[in-house]
Amino acid sequence: MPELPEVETYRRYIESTSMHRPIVRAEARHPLIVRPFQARTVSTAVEGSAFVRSYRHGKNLFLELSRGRWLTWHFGMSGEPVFFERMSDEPPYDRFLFTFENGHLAFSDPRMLGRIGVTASPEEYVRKKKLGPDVLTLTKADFMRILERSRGATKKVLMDQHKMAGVGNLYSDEALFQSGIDPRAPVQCLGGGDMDRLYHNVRKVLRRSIERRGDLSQLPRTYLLRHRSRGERCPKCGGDLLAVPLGGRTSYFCPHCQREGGT
DNA sequence: TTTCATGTTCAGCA
DNA sequence: GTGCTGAACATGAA
Repeated sequence: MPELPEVETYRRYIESTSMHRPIVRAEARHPLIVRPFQARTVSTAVEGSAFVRSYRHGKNLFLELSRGRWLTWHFGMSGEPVFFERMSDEPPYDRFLFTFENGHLAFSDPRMLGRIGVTASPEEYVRKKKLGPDVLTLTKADFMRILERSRGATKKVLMDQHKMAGVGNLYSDEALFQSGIDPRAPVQCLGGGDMDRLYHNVRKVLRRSIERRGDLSQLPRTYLLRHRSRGERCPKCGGDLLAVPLGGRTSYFCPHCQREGGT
């Protein structure tokens, strides 16, 4: 489930369940989940510590360890953290398991596209991965500068984690829908008004989803996200939605309400 | 059986 | 360096 709002929701979940508890064991239940680290490297760094602080940058979660260093956590496409007390309640697809004195925190991830690792600091990780600034920290001037320096389809710019971090396939579709911009529109064709609306709508959509704890079913029915499947209709005009491939992902949009060009 | 999926990364090419 | 396409990763659900 993880774009920025989901990861922020996971961060808060971990804050409320798993902080300041001594970690007696940290084990990769599947070796791939810590790649390219060795399972033992991660376990050694984590065991005997406790999570003392959390931080999120884009879709990445960081947990500071009491003995130093930080745990890095990316949720891939299907990962989520699950806190539970008895091992009989262990979730399916448990790929990494933290064991506290009273309770456990599992990384459940069916597709195993997520990763857990360690780093000296979040800044170090962000620098190595060449991530852009977290999208919610951007000022309008920052945002416009990024768009002005980019080329190609607007949606691809929004989703490029090197330019700005946190927006994925679903929320970029939503922000573009609410802004009346075709996802394929060349970013260089956007006018100032387009960029202004886009900036505000990206923030609005992410914030509202965080308020709803990343539960898409709790978003308004006027949102495209609630109708994002083949054969559904535009919540604004009732017309047929279009699904087109863009950058290897499927984009949903309304060809009537979303235009290619400027305002 | 086939297709698709809220993500990232890399190779190959222009 | 920028950008694009396609594939790979690994697995479940429709």
